Amino acid sequence: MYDHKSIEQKWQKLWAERRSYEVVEEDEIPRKNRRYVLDMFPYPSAAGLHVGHPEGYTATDIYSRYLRMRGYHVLHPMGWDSFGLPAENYAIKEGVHPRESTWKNIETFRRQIQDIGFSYDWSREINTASPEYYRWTQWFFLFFYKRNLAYRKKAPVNWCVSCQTVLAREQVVQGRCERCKSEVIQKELEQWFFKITEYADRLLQGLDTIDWPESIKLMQRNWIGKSEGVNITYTIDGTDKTVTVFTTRPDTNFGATFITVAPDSSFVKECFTLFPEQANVAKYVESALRKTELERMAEGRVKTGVFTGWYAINQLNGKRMPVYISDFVFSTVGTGAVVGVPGHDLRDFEFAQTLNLEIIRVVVGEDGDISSITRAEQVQEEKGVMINSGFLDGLEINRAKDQITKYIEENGWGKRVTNYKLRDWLISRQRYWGAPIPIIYCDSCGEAPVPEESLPVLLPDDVDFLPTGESPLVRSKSFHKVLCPKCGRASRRESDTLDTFVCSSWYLYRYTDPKNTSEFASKKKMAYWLPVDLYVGGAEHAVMHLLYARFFCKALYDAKYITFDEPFTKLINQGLIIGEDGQKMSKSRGNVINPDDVVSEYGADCLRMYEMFMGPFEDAKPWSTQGINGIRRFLEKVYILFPKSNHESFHGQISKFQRLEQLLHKTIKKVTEDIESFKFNTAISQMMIFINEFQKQKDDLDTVHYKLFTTNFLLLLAPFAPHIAEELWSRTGHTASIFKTNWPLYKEEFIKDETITVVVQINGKARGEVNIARDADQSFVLSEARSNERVAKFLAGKEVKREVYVKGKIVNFVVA
RNA sequence: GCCAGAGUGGUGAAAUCGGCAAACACGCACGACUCAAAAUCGUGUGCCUUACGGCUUGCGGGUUCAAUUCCCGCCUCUGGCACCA
Repeated sequence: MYDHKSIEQKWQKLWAERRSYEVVEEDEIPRKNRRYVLDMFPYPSAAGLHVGHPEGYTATDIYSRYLRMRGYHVLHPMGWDSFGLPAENYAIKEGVHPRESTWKNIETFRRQIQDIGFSYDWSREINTASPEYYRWTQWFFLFFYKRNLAYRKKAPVNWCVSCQTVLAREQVVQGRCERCKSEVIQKELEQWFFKITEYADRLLQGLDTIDWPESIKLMQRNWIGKSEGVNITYTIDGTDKTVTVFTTRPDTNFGATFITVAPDSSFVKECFTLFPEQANVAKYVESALRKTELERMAEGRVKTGVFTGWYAINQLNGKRMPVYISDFVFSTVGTGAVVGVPGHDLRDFEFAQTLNLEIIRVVVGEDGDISSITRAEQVQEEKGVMINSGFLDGLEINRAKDQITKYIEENGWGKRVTNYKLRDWLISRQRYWGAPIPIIYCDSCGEAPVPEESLPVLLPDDVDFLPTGESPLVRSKSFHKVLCPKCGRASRRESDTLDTFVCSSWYLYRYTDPKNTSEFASKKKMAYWLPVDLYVGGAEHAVMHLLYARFFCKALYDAKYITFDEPFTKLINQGLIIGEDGQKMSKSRGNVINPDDVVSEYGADCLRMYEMFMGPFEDAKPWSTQGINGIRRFLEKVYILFPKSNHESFHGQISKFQRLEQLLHKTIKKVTEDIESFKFNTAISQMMIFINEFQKQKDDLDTVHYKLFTTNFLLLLAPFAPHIAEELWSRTGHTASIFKTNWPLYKEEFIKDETITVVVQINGKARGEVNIARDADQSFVLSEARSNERVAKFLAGKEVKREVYVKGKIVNFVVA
């Protein structure tokens, strides 16, 4: 039994004393030899570390330690994303100040993380809730404000009834709060926004330049939701008014039979008093406006609408199209008005059905159907050939789209436009535990930014946190003792705080220069370390955090603070670790594994290796308390196989361990390649294969070879199980840390086999195998194959119709 | 509904520019050591079959000398989006 506790404590203490993992920008180390390996920093919850945390941290730690052994200068920091609602809610429940509980949680997290032996540079630790940090978060707000990328407006916003605050669009999941799953309603409020939409196209373009999982890129693309179409303007018959619709399907415009506008659209507001059907319209609009956007979007609602009394003229064919108002059309999408083509759009079809509107077929059905469209199944949306469409007849829809778009533009009836689903980022929160928004309101001067030199705007302590729907800061007495920076008169501060995603959008820069008091980070240090070479974390941040951080990066690039505009060159998502029962780990299910218990019982090295051995890094994997025993046995075996003192003699014949030497080189190759591609599970399997073989042969080895094998193996093991590797390394007479030693290199000539095994198949079924020289010619291999005893038995009395030989791999005889 | 990703032994999984399916590990069984147990070591372990052999990568087709891998259709699960015009 190896004593993991004393070994692990010993080395963790030594690494800390020697400050082994602290790095600085060194002029003599060129930029190409530096790497920045980053974990998504944790939210220090009261529950403490979860086994999911060390999964990602172990992977980046293995990778960082490996890179150092390959001679790289590695920045690998850790910090705390410590502002946010859960801390505040916890504080309310427990009757403590969120600062107190958060600081305590950080202590726990730090201790737990340090117990696992990660090679973080702790001198760079950051905490987003500390004034030294949030001072710069506030600076970023001013940065956006000055660049005209932050603005305040009154808008319908999403409001969580339980958290009692507004949420970003990204934080509303299926009409519910992403955090607490409570109902989200809509409110009209004056709020601060970041103009992320200005970067929509660049956020889309940039995805093509980065090495991220395709699934994440796709999610971001969908979220940005670029759609290219045409804004077509129709005149209203008998008036001087026009209505402009946005459509991505101008090709079906010969099939247009009505126009629908959103009840809250500018068109309705402008023309309200002019509609001939005034009374009906007023009634419908009033009831529609009482519903929230979320209610209007509720699934399965029967579409309703009201006729305005107006007709729009379709210039293409002179058709008079009735203009309706309906709440299935949203003012926030496109122009807030759509042209109804009920034959080829399911929503338009449903609307036409309930209101008994005309339906015209303009695309031939997939099965050649050209009958009139009366059933939803006949509504063909995405492919086909045009019909009943004048000059477009016979064209495939995409060609028709090109032609008619040109035609519409040439006639001045409309023009090409691009729309995005992405909305501006709502950053105000009506809660306490966040960075105050650095704005001052003066009765005479209006809104003014807090001067940079007055930052930070400190969070006051004379506050009652109980959520009332109003920011707790509103009722602080000390907080609002402020003078207008313009006229000097007594003013009030903005009392909302910033969304915590603002804090986490720029932390990667701060790590390069965490103590800087005059800038968020110096340009020189950012230029040296950034961008982040490898970023690892959970896929739950696919859209929000990762999109916001990319937006910040592009804004900084435009302001010439940095020379790159994508913050994370490579991204890898870790898979979820689920409970032994196959369910997601949660307190209520009682299936939570506490890493502290695992470290205490099995050791940090064992926890690290087990988490890596469980399965592919990016897949979800269930925890197995029995499975971890296998890793413990492996470490135990390694510990016993290595001599405690460095002088023991061995006797043996060279020929006996040639195969072991070959296996060593294969192992070096496999482990090296697997670390680089984050396939830690198979790297560990390979190490086990080596150790199993080594165990069988070790008594026959001479001292020189014994040392060769153990030394090289320990180097491979070191990034995975750093404590035991350091310990055994020091016991074999080394005084320097194993991590100061170069990573072993394999030699291709040791790996190549002189003789190879070729499988012999008959009709595709393996029936035997032959050993041949690597470069044996085909006729020789075939004759060897035929003379194989078992093969010959199967071939006896049968006619071989065909012989296949794939060099060095396989022989296949095809028989009748 | 739409878009991704995944389905392989009792379990976690391995092998996919087509070439011996199940490496490595867990578990289980038997054996050694032990008074005994644990630990450790050894042997075995996809399914059917006494054996010869046959069958097997969610289901059904196809291409190929050869398919877990490629193509077509379906089923299930996970994640994301959801009246975006």
